[in-house]
Amino acid sequence: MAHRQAQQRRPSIHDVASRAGVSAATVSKVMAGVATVKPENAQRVLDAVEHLGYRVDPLASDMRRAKRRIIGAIMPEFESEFFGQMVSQLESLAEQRGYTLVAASSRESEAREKEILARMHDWRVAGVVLAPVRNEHGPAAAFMKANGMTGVLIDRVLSDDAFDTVSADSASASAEVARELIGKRHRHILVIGLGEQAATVRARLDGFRATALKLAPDVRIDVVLAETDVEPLRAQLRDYFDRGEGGGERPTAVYSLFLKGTLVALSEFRRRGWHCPNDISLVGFDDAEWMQVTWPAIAAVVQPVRQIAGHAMEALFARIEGEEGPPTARLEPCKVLMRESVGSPGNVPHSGDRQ
Amino acid sequence: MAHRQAQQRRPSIHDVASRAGVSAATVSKVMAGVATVKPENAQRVLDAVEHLGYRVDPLASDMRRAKRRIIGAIMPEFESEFFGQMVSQLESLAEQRGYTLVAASSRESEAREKEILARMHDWRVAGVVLAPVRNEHGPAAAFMKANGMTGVLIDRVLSDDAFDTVSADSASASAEVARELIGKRHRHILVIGLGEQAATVRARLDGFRATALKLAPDVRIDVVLAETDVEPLRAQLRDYFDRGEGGGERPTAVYSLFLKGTLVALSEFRRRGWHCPNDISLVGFDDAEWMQVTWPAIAAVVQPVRQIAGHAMEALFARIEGEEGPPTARLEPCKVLMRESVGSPGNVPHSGDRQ
DNA sequence: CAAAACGAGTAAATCGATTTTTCGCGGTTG
DNA sequence: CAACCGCGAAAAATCGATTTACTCGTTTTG
Repeated sequence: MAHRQAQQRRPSIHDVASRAGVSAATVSKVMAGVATVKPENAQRVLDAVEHLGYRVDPLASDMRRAKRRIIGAIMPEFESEFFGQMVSQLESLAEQRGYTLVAASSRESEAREKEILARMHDWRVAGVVLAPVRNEHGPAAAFMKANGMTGVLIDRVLSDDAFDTVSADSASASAEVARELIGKRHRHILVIGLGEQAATVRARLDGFRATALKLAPDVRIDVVLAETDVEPLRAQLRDYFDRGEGGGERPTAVYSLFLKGTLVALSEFRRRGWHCPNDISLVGFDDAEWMQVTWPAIAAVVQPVRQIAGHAMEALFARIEGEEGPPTARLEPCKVLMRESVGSPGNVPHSGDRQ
Repeated sequence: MAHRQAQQRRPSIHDVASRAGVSAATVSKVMAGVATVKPENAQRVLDAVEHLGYRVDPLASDMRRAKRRIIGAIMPEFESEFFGQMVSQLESLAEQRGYTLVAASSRESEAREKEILARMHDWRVAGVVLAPVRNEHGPAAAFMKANGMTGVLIDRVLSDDAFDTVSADSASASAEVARELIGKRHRHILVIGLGEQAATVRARLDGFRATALKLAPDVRIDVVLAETDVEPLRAQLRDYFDRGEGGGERPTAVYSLFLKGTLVALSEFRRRGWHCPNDISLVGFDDAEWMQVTWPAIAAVVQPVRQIAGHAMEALFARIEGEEGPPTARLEPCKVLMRESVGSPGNVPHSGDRQ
């Protein structure tokens, strides 16, 4: 038919063996770089490999070993810069060690998270990098534990008694944000966040509050938190500002603990005609490329994606290679970029106060 | 040791078989839902499966078939909303059909693209969704052709003689942008873009130019294009504005053909203190979540990610299941969201003209 | 000089399924 | 009554590698 040479079967190790006049076992050894092969035979094998265009079938190759050279990665979503970069990093690190990364998105659902994990267990992955939807106590981590899987937890975790964890040092970064805001004389600050149950949210909130109160005991910190979804948060925030939150007063700064919260805050400011930093200041956890090109540029906490990915993979491969010992909990330092969205209150009269 | 019940081997099909008192072949049939099994035996197998917690090993299961139930996806990057959503969609569609999606990022490199493809060929994937870095004529598509792989090309492609293609209808969307800008009395428009070689860039440029010239033959359209990298584009754009581009005149609107171009344009506007839409209007191809919360909200062409992913998978699975016939080339309609960054020129005196 | 050690290679078992082939058996049929 | 069918199940082959166990020379050693 129309197919010329394309369709025929790929050469297997036996094809190479017979062409080189040796056994399949010898070919396998040559491919694995084992030294105990006569140079002459090795050359014949190499020639045959070259001529036939032979490449090892990773799936067949993995069949016989208990742990396959596959790493699973489970992220809450793929749409944000943070997790996009994370997957990209993890992929390249896995690849460097000859592993294939299979990434899946739990779409912010713990049920899906567990399903995916079960599927990865079916695949007999060598290890899993799990960025849990909420925290280290979800059903997914329990499943991993129950089935003796090796894995690392990242991002929305603090520490665990079974797995190594790697995440951004939320508390310290939040403390620095507090120092900056207090230093700029903010004394009424609203903190908003998504994912009440996320391990990191509490760390960020507590880190912020502790430092703020230490530096300025008279500071007023309001908190608006919503569980998983953005829309409730938007509604709560709107309500908060509508109420004037305690007699005409309005916070002079907002600290958002999550990227989506920053977007919600911005859109609420828009709706009310408030401008940063004159009417209100804004800092968000999680940086994004666009934040430096808008006017004003949005201040943000930059998470060290490369470090998190790097240390996660390091820990994971150490465990895969059999390292024992109690699980470690790593916190990677963040960078706080104070951009134009943060100013000092009272420098300029509020605009947009009417409406 | 410390390991309780976790470590022991997973049950295999033989474990189930012996517990149910049947052969492995029978178990396989029950799992596959084949009807020719005595109900009583089927029940015994099901019980054993239940009791042992048996699950089919997809890797072993795929061993014997020529095409494995794996779909490969190759994207230029994972960091942007567009490709993030794309991967997410593709994953969920593959999963629905019982396939596993293995996604890889070519990081905007054609060389890597081909390497990844070779690796996917090693895995004997059933099909590939390739979003090429440049266009359908790259080495990756050639590799697929040469090796008789089945696949679909998406995004930066128009049509191909070997593979089905699915992409956004860049030309029509650009035509609509042209209608909008001309309608708002813009007569000097700058078009900027990245990836001169990308199939879609030409379509977007031509679609825009043709319609603009038809509606207003006197319109002046300047073009600043750069190859792969953002920085050269930034430099070229800066240079373009510095030169005043032909005697003090400055375009009244900028149309960016790519997301990164929109960011570059915005940052250049910032640098010069120009504000949208008073000083200059801006429309970008590719929407992003942040574009509606900034002030001004950025006008953008929204690509139909779900449709592209959906039709790509549809076409791919049709081919996997053996559908013959000439390759199809699909163009999915976009939506153009005209936001505040676009206005009419001359309504308001330019600000920031000094400097 | 016989025995042990070693080097290089192969045949066969293995991984965990699927698929093809074969088999046994009760029931028809010529 | 022997040949034939058809069904359900088991046995065996298969997929493409890796790994173990074993063989056959050759070399070292006691």
